[in-house]
Amino acid sequence: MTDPSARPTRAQQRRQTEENILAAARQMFAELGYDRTTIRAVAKVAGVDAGLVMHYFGTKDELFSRAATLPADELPGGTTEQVTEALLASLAKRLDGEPVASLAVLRSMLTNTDAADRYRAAAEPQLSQITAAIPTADAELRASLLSAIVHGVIIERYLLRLGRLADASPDQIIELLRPCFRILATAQTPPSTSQPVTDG
Amino acid sequence: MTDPSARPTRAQQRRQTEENILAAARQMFAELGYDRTTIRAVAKVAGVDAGLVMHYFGTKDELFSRAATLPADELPGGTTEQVTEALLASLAKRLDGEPVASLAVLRSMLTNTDAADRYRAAAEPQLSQITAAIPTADAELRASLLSAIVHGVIIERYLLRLGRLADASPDQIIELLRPCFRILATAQTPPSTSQPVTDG
DNA sequence: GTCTATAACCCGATAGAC
DNA sequence: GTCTATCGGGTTATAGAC
Repeated sequence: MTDPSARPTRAQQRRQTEENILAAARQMFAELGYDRTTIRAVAKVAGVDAGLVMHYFGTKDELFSRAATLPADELPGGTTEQVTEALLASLAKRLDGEPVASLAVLRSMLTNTDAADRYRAAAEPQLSQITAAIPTADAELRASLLSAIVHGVIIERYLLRLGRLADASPDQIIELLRPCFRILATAQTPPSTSQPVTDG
Repeated sequence: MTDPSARPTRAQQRRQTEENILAAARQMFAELGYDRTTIRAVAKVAGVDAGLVMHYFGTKDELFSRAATLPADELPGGTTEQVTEALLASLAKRLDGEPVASLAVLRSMLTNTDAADRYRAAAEPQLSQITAAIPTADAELRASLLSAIVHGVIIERYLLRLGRLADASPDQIIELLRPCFRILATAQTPPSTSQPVTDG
């Protein structure tokens, strides 16, 4: 082999170029969503020609597919308590340092069916795990609510930038959410049974 | 006057046509989002010519603006308890039969800045009211979380159709959410330190 | 491997005939 | 008031030169 640091092989260079394109694509999909990011713009950001992007990925869908692959952030099974904490930890991780691939899918999923499918595919095993850890008959619905809360928080923090959610510390958010998650996951009745509040 | 039912005036007919166009636009914006709905398609659904849509509304943005006007769903101020219940009631209302204009904004807000602004404008007064009703120092963040939960639930129910959230009854969802909302709004410490869960 | 040129097809918006 | 034709722009994708 010749000196690998001075003269990268063709395969290495190709890999590097491909990675540059994917990074640029992830960034743009996350910022603009599927429809508004164009191959041309991605190519420009990556510093290559638009034709080359097509040459590597064939189609825009394929590029999105490769760029927006989610790292199946899986929860370990276990007790209700453990799963709840794992879910909170997973959220905390996503709350500091924007997960750009995740944002790409999130921003695209409302307009691109492929992104929606991808998101569903990534979310469903998590959903099952959470469901399995909840001991009530309506476990599925409770798990869905937990999922909805997680995604609602992420969307409002990163995509919509509404209220104080945009700049609050992850820890602060997690601490406020923990009791909610516990109640949803363990089906305990809240301490305020004395007040059913039928009145408006 | 001539018989009004048999021969509508010019103004009436114009109003009717305009309403048809707006209904078609609302429907398509809700289903496809801003980018993917085209003037041409709206015109076809409304049964008119594309040029006519331009003639009436001038620009696509203006059409969206007219179609996606939100009915400022306001909360009455009051005690923490009252505001919490009002927020739940507001959510319940949106959970059976979500108005199509609201869905149009929701689906468009991640790609169209105008939709995002519109949404923020509709959400912010609500946010302030909730904030005002929460007695803690981190009231703003708590209010933001409540808002995030509401929108997360709606997005997953109507736009993403994930899990059981899509077909659950509004009442069931509200009942599960009530304890969460109370904890977030009243800052009570959860009873979890002694682990009251029946089983692990 | 890289890039230029262009095909083929959409779009929003405009101008003008009837 | 309604529609046809078209302009000027964008896009993905393809074909081919270097």
